[in-house]
Order: sequence, then structure tokens, then C-alpha cells
Amino acid sequence: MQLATWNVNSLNVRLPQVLAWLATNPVDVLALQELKLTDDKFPVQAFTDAGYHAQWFGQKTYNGVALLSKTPAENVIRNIPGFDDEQSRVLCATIDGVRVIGAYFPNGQEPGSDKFAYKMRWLDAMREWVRAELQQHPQLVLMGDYNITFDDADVWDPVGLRETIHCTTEERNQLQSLIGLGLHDAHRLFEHPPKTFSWWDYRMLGFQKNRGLRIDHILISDALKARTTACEIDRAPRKNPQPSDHAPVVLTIGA
DNA sequence: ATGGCAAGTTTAACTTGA
Repeated sequence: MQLATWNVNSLNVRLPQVLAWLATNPVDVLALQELKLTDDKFPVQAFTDAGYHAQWFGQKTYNGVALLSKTPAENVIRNIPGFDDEQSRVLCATIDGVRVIGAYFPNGQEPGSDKFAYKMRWLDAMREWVRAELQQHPQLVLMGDYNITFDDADVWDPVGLRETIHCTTEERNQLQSLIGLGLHDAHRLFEHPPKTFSWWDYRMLGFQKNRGLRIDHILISDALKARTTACEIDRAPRKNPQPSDHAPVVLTIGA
């Protein structure tokens, strides 16, 4: 079984790339972030034709998430229960016996800003909700665009970007508190070359110079860790014409 | 120290992203 996450930065623009990627990477579950479209504009027929069920939770202009799956999603939840949020950032469902949470974590913009405070509140709520979900669903994956680096190994220029957004101690502490629930960073369970990233700035020839960050993560529970055989970032779509700034991350698990 | 690219909306200059 394979599960993947990809921030597509506008599904309107990226739909042909998503379909092409699925054709060559027929994963069982794909979580999408940054749809940037309203629910009525979601291209459900295209995914149906490709053999996928879909759950979607869109919004005008910003945010928006979806879960594509070869088998139907059950027990679906939109956004974090009990956390009043006007932004569409979370879809949760049980798929093939795995509790799947796909999430677009807030960007935070700048430490000290209102958006950073929102990011911290959102992370607090996410942690407490995931704590509860884990108790009911031992087989759990939390994947998406976290907008947080674990440590300097996830940063192309740790000195220049020290304590800037995605790299602050506060954000990293939040990420570690998710790990503290009993989750594991699937990427770090395996060997990867240094400076393996999942996002590159559109500017400054970021991708060509590998000036990137690893901010798209797949966190897995103990029970899923025992089944996991691989976790890879697929850089290929970043080489497409008109690419998303993020690359997909793919988790492979056995029976 | 800043902007540099991309996408969407307000369609021309802005906001946001990361």
C-alpha cells in the first residue's frame, strides 16, 4: 500500500500534472493541499475516471484539501473538531483500515505576526485532536504540508534562515510535540542524501540550485512504522513545466 | 536590507505563499 501527499498550489493549474503523476504512481491514497478552488469547482469526474474516490474540502482563493483513494473513505472529518476555523485545511478519513489525516498547516508568515499566533493555536488544537484520534486508531498517518522544518538538516541555508518562518524554535517544538504523541517522521526512518528537500522557492533558481526546505512530512504511528518499508520524495514533478513549488512525498507500507 | 516567482482576485496592482 502506498500513501502520498502533495501540495499542488492550485488544482486548477495542476490537475493535468496530478493525473499524469497518478498514472505513473498509482498510489492508494493521495492527500492534496492548496487546491485554491471552491467545492463546486472540484474536478471529481476526472478523478473518478482515473479510478479514484475523492473527498474534498475547498475554499475560495486559498487553502483547500482533498483525499483521493482507490477504496472509499469512511468516517470523514473536515477540519479539527472543536477548533473554530474559517480556513479549509484538514481532511481525515479511514481508508483500508488506516486513519489518514491530510493537512495543510498554516504558513505563519512571520514570527510575532497574527498569522504566526494562529499557526501556534492551530498546532495546539491539532496536537490534542491527534492525541485523541491515536487512542481510537492505532494505525494512523498524519501527512501534508507542515510548513515546519524538523531541524537544520531540512534547511538549505540554516545560518541565513535561522529563526525565520518554518525554522523557528517555537515551530520546531510544536513539531516535536506531535512526535511526542508517539508518531515518527517516516522520512528519517530511512537513508537519504544530505539536503533532501520537498519545497523549493520559485525565485532565485531555487530548484536548480537545490535551495529548498523539507516541510512536507509523513508522520506515522508505531503500528504503521512496523509496516513501513520506504518513504521517498519524488522530485520529478518539480521538473515539469509550470510545476508546483512542492514535490510529492510517498510512503510505502506492507500488509 | 530587499526582491527575485507564481497564483488568484480586485484584472493592475494587491495579497499571500514559503
